[in-house]
Amino acid sequence: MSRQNLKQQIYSQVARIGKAACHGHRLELLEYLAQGERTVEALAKLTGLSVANTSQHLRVMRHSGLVSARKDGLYVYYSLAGDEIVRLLSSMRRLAESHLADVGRLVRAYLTVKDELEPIPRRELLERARKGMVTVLDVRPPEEYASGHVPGAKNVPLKELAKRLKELPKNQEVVAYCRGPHCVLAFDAVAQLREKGFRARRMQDGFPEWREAGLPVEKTAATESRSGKN
Amino acid sequence: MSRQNLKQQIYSQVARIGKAACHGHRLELLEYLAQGERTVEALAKLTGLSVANTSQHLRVMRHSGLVSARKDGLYVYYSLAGDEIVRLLSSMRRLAESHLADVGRLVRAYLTVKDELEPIPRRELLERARKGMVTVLDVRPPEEYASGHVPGAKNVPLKELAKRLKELPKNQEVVAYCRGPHCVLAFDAVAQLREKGFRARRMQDGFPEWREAGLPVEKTAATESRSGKN
DNA sequence: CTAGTATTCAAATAATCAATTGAATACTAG
DNA sequence: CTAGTATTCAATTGATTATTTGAATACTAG
Repeated sequence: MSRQNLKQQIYSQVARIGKAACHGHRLELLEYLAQGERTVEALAKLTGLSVANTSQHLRVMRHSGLVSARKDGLYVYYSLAGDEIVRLLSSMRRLAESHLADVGRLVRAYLTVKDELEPIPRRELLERARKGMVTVLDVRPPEEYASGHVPGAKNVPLKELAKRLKELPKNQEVVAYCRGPHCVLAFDAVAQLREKGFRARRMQDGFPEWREAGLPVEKTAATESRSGKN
Repeated sequence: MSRQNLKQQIYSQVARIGKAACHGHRLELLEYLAQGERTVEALAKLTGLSVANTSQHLRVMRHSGLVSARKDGLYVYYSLAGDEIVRLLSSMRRLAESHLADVGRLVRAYLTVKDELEPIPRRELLERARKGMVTVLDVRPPEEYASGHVPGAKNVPLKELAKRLKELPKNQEVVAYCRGPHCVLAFDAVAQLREKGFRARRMQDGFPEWREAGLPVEKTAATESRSGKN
């Protein structure tokens, strides 16, 4: 085997990693998988893709080794194949944010003021939450909350937020988080809350990054991990 | 703009970063750019692509913000748009190595024994080089050496290695490096040297990573940075 | 100005990839 | 076993992307 061939083979192998992450839908899937394992159907529903299409995308990512699958009964549960992948995704996001002017603008599209919307760093949040100084708000769907959340966080899915405002304190800061730096759930929540006169901020990044950082995670005990439909 | 639209727009923007790195040729170009700025023609020659094709690939990476260009006289000099990109590339390589069994195998295809070929960490090399305990060998072409190298490193391009063996000490360890963890130059050099009875090892990764790690870099004074052909 | 060079562009073709469809597989429950 | 469900596969279509070609642009040197 010639040196030139070897080189090209290596590059195209490494490019397979890139290929797994060069499509919007696949990125979205990866982001959901960063939160825990999911079935094909669940992922299809979350992303709005057809089941077959979802399956195809998962297939290519599986061949690139980014995603692993385990079959249990009727369902195939997919998950990320390692923590390194979360780091790759963060790296891509950071690059996108700094190099593509559009992204930052899009992310802030909903928000009026930027000043007070600076996210609160994870460590700082952890300390202040321990002292009972803030209310931590998890705005993801209950299943995601159940499979792991920031200790002491209250789960109010975004959809229910409007109805459940009275459960939240007006005299204390509320810190919302969701799936990651580009997940719009927390942005929305903060926007809604601020509109209603609450003192609200976002947490830095989201839950996958929190777990990745090695910070404590709380789980709801009897997780119904094989719920039929969500 | 709906929430769903916003989300998809963000994902597809981030995917643009992935797209810049999901093609073998582009990865190769990025790797060369990690060593310093290059003209289109130089890159085309290095990669074996046509000039037009190289230009096209550079164009898409430029639009993704990974690569920047500066025109000086007749030439356009391309370079990486930031250090974060070196990190992204490392991340991809690490993933490829751990998740794609093929890559590790390919990289080691030339090598007989693995044991004594463990690379020497950068920090360790720096210390031992300062004490004069090792000979550091840069096996890249002279132009790359000139634009920056490990302090005290001796430049012997791989092609000339066989002829210039007498310049190297037999009683001292020789540590070779080249462009990065998957660059085969250093592998080849080590294999050749060991065959001739030298004590040779590779340095961890390569020069771009050395610089990225913030370690000292030496430059040849009067760099002829606008050399016509290389 | 002209000749020469580096790069880019535009258009065309070749190659690859995404998404859909309908059938096939693999499993569970009865 | 049969009926039902989740997932995958194979084949097709449509869309995007890679590469080549030849011409256009932008610059330098004389």
